[in-house]
Amino acid sequence: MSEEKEITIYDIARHLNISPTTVSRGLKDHPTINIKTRKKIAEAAKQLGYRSNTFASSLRSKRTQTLGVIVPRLNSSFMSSVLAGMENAASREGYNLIIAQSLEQADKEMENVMTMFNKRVDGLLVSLAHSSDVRHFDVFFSKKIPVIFFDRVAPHPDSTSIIIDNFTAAYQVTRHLIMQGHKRIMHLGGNMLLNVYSERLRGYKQALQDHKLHFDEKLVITGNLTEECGTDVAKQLLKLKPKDRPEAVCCANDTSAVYCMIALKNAGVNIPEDIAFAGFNNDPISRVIEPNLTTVNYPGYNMGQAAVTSLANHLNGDTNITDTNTIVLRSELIIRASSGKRK
Amino acid sequence: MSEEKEITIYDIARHLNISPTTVSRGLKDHPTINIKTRKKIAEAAKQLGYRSNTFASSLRSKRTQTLGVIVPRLNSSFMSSVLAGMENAASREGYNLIIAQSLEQADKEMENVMTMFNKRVDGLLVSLAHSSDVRHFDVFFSKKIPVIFFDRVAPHPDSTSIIIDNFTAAYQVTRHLIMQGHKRIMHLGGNMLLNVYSERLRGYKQALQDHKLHFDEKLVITGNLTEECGTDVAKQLLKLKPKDRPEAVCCANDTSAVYCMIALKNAGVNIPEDIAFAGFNNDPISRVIEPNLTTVNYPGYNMGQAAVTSLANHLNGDTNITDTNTIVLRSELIIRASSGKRK
DNA sequence: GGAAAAAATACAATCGGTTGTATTTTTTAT
DNA sequence: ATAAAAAATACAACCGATTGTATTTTTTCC
Repeated sequence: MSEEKEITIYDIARHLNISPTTVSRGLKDHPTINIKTRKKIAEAAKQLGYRSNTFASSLRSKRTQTLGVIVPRLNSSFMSSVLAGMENAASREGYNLIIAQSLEQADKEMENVMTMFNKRVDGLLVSLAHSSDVRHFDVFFSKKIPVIFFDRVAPHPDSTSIIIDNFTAAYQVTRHLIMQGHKRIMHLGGNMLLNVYSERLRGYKQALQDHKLHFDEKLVITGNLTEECGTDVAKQLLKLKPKDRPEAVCCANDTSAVYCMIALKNAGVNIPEDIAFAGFNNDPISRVIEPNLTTVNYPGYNMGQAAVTSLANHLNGDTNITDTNTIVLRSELIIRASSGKRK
Repeated sequence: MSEEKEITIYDIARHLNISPTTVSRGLKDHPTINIKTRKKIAEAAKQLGYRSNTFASSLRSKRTQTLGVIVPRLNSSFMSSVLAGMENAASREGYNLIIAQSLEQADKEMENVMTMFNKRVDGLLVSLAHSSDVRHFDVFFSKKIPVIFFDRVAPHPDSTSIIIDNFTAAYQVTRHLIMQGHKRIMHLGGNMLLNVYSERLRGYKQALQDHKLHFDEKLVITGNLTEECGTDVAKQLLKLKPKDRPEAVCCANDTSAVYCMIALKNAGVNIPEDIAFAGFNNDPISRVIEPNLTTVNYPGYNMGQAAVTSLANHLNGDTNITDTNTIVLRSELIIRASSGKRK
């Protein structure tokens, strides 16, 4: 092979006997450069095997064409859809993604924020570890680097949030269960400091209230919504006498719902005849469990795309994101067998 | 807020009345700089709110502390585990990840390769779209930038592959099915140009041969292993008279196995009594389907960690990866109900 | 105490594009 | 044909850290 030394715009300039400035501008189709010259430059660049040096470029232009992504966990079905959507939009818009996970830990998140800051990302996309405190993003805000929160968001005057209407979604789920004839409905929720879970609880409550059903605090359980969490809840339910058990369980995600169902089924409980179930997310497992799980379709891929697209538009100056407070994506209730009528 | 202008090493130098060189070396604990001076520099840096400019640094040092990752698809359970493992190791080793997906398309992969190349990643981690041709990685090889293939790999003298022993794993699955009394065993495989699927087919064949079972070409189906693919195979099986159906199906992933099972169950076929099943990957859905799916545990998280760790060690000069041809991770057969004995 | 060795610091070039402004070339209008 | 306007190109400073070498300061040792 040849290709030992890197080709720079200076090499191209010398080769064509023009100035590096013209080459630089020519390569990015600057209008003041004659079309013919641009063509010559492009050809020479290809012929010599030129590749642009993004550092030199970023050093001067102060833009990196890179977006930072910080998420609680990478390995969930939902998050992988989000990332796929993000990657798709980013690649279309000419951006790269740097991805890091906070593992739900605030200090890890803070560290990630600083790394992204030092890497000079052009913008940041975040699903929060804890939404209570977002002061560690101030380094971004004070430098006017745009930050978009998605899914797990926190209100902040300088950032945009991309969410679904968790309140309404949970309201619809609960109302559906009520319509099916269930009265004592349990809510299995997550960390109530996170908007997604507190909103879902609120929707649940509101639905009960609107249908004149008593809200019983004992019927609200919060957990980490993992597989174990679902199994534990099942154990608790099994401890109760059948008649004391809730008639339906409205879970804040599919994982906990599914593993709770599995444990109950193994103990001989019939779903939905003895206890009905509903979940959240439309995870693949919701269509494998028997009976199939009623759930809320959570458009992860679209959310990822929307987040990146908004950010890119803002960075390109097409729209100003600071005017946009919140983008709410459409979600929908998917009714399946698990929420069937009571026997 | 204050923080309008960026602080550089020149500002620190001026502030302490020393040279920028000393600041630069001091900041990275260069041994020729007096300990006391280093301390002073660190303090001044903190006080002034200095953040290093990675471009300026990379421009000169020609290292980016960034690794490129190219995968066929981001949104699969397996890949999200891999990424989680990669992110974990990368963050530990002080590297960032730039992630892109090829969507199984060779041209998209080529494009990604060039982007990564231009972004000057220090190394590349790739699971291939098609393993037939890897010439588009030559830009990396000729510049001696390390490339690691994982999962979907292609042999190349200048790169390391990280895989599991697909041959043996498939052999064990097939042998297990044989031991359970199944004789006519179907193999549902993927694109045979990819090492993972061709090796699995090979393992299947070898197991048949070692147990004196006839290999029937008609019992090998290849598809894209998606949900639809599984459903389609079920339809084909249902067209056959029950006695003509295979006694077991050995699938190259869990998704196709599970959706095939679902379709058969809906048609009244009993699993495993009428047809037994085995999959590959240990996807979450394999533990939700009833009966639970016998499968091969595919250590995605470990694979991701191993890939990044090897690459980082190589880049740090701790080990030389070019000596390592292949790293084989342990996988294991997980026996569940779907592969039960024949009635 | 002074020369030699070692340690610490400084100089200055460099990495490769970008960009405001100046200069040259070409086109337009009179 | 020539002045004015427009288009195209070139100059030169700059972005901020790194690094080989030179210089200064400190330490060591006879």
